[in-house]
Amino acid sequence: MSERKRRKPGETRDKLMSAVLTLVGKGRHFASLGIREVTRQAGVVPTSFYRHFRNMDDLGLQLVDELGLVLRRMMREARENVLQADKLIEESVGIFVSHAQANRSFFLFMAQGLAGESRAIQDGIRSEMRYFASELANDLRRLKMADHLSDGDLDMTCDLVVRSVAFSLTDLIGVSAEDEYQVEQIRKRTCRFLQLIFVGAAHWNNPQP
Amino acid sequence: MSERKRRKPGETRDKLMSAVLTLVGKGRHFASLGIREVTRQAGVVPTSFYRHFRNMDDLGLQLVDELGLVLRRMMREARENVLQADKLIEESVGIFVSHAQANRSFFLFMAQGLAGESRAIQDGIRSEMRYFASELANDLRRLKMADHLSDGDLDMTCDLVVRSVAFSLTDLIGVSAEDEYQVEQIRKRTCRFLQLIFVGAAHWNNPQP
DNA sequence: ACATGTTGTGTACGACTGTACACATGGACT
DNA sequence: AGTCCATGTGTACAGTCGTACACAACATGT
Repeated sequence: MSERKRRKPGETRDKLMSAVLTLVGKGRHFASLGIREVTRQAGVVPTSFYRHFRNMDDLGLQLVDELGLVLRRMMREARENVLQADKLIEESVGIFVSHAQANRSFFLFMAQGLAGESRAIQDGIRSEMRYFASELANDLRRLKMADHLSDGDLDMTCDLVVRSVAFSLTDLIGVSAEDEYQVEQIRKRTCRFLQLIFVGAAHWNNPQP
Repeated sequence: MSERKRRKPGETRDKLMSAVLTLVGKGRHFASLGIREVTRQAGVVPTSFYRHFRNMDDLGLQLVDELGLVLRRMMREARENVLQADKLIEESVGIFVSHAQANRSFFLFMAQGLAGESRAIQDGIRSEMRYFASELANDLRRLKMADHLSDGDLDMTCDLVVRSVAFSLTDLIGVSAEDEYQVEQIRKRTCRFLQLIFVGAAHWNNPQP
């Protein structure tokens, strides 16, 4: 058999996944979506769904995989653009926020999934976050920015950083994407959170003369 | 008209709210619950629902109010038990975790609501968290534990503390309530997060000689 | 004692749900 | 060429959904 899939490979499949993201972007919760509703949004007949997914959770899991790609793209861009260490936090948070805006539905789905009803999706998203945190730790190690921290302490710090940024997602949910002022407030606050955390990390274990 | 409600006041109402919590406790997501399902769980006929709530969101909002009471009870207990400042974090986190276990469904509902599909419920929960953070700031001020911080910086710190603790909820969701070891791990990690934040706050704005 | 308002029940209906099945299409293989 | 198989469609059905309506029970104010 061949490598290429036939026809337009996964055309309907993509339509279905996009349909879910569209609905989530409109404010719906993933857990409340039904097969018929999704296929209707995708402009496909309901039975087509089963050609690509066993059920909604299956589709959700494949969305998590795509989410992983989005996160990796974001990480790569961050690594390319963060040149000077003093603006590291501002740059990174800026990139995060702009990615969250550009892929709003994706990140909404991520925020929903963390406390969603499918255990598998929860685990998938948590796993993505752990990977993200460990990559961040590697970067900081490579930049020699945390030499005084043990591996475990650095991991914890990065975990906290990722969590804080992820929590900002629930803030971004609350404001319309066009409300520049509110978005800017969230951006600034997230920066301050990270600064506070890094000040803590800098003084960790050697609490001042 | 009288003060007392008639009969067993709000008997069915309570049964309906408990039913939602029961279903959420079983792993269901609030957004995926229907009126019929809830009334079935409560052992009531579907139409009874409308005697007490206009729709599911209305019920959710009233659950948020009750959640506020739970949080206040927890805060009071924390204030009574936290006597010595050096064990402050451990004590507080311990009380939080034990409350989260005792009212598992309530806190599950809270975690779900943060990224749920009802905007009103989102706002309600966020408002509870803000209140919680401001109370925490007041306590720290009263204990003279953050005199070097401006009001704004103290508020930010407490905001970050509350967020970090709230995020631990999504960890607690993932483990069965009986898995003592995992729960203990989460408790310890949350403590370390808070310690890191407080170290950061202690060195905030006077970054070492 | 009576009228009133609140709470719970039973029935009913139209819309929507998930999914099973038979069938059409067309590219990829021998 | 013929065959296979992944993909998409149409129809169908039993179950569930939200909710409207009429009625029963009963605590209350007069």
